[in-house]
Amino acid sequence: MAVETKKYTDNQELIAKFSNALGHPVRVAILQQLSKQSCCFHGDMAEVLPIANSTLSQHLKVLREAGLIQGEIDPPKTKYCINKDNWHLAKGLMIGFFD
Amino acid sequence: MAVETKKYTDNQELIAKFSNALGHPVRVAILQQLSKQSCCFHGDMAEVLPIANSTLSQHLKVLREAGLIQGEIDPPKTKYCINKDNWHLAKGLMIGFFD
DNA sequence: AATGTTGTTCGTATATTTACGAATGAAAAT
DNA sequence: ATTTTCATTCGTAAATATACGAACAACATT
Repeated sequence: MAVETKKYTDNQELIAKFSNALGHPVRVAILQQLSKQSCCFHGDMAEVLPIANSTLSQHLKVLREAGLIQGEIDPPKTKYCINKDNWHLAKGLMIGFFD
Repeated sequence: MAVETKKYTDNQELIAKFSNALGHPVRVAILQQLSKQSCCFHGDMAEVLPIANSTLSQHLKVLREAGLIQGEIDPPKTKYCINKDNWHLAKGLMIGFFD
């Protein structure tokens, strides 16, 4: 019946979740690229970033699971975009956090 | 002779470093408390937060090493404050990052 | 049907993170 | 001098993160 007491506020959990996603420079680089242009293909990022293809997939998954990006298959490529709703949510939370 | 090529920009590294420090809800809680009032004692935080004393010390160390807080011994207690310079730096970086 | 392109997932190794209690250190109070 | 208070560091365990190449899946092209 879930008698668990919540240890942290939703606000704290969300800030931590989004921050965590930004906690690796390659993910910062990915998001900077995606927010500059509207979308980007996996392959194009893979050419530029100093990591293996499979590692890029992992980082994209982290960003997807944090809700900051969304991917769609656009055969034969995979296209990633910023998830604007959550991007704005994150922005608002971070601005609120830093005052 | 350090022939290493830098993989990421200073901006990306810094954003990742600060974000990393914000990547755990208890550290978000600590910083929210510290930014609300000017300073806070370890002991007062330990009473409120749902973690062991030694774990709190570790988290405070993470925040210190990220440059977001600074501690000083105020016998018999330890007092922590926001590092305002880096706080503002982080704020600026995050605002720039999110546009 | 066989091949090629694109990306993900799997398997694995290594490093880091998170957590706790025990031990320690440093300073104050008795 | 001994004890108490406060916080850090140590030792350890378990979980998560990061990285890579190999294997795989999906789809297009030949």
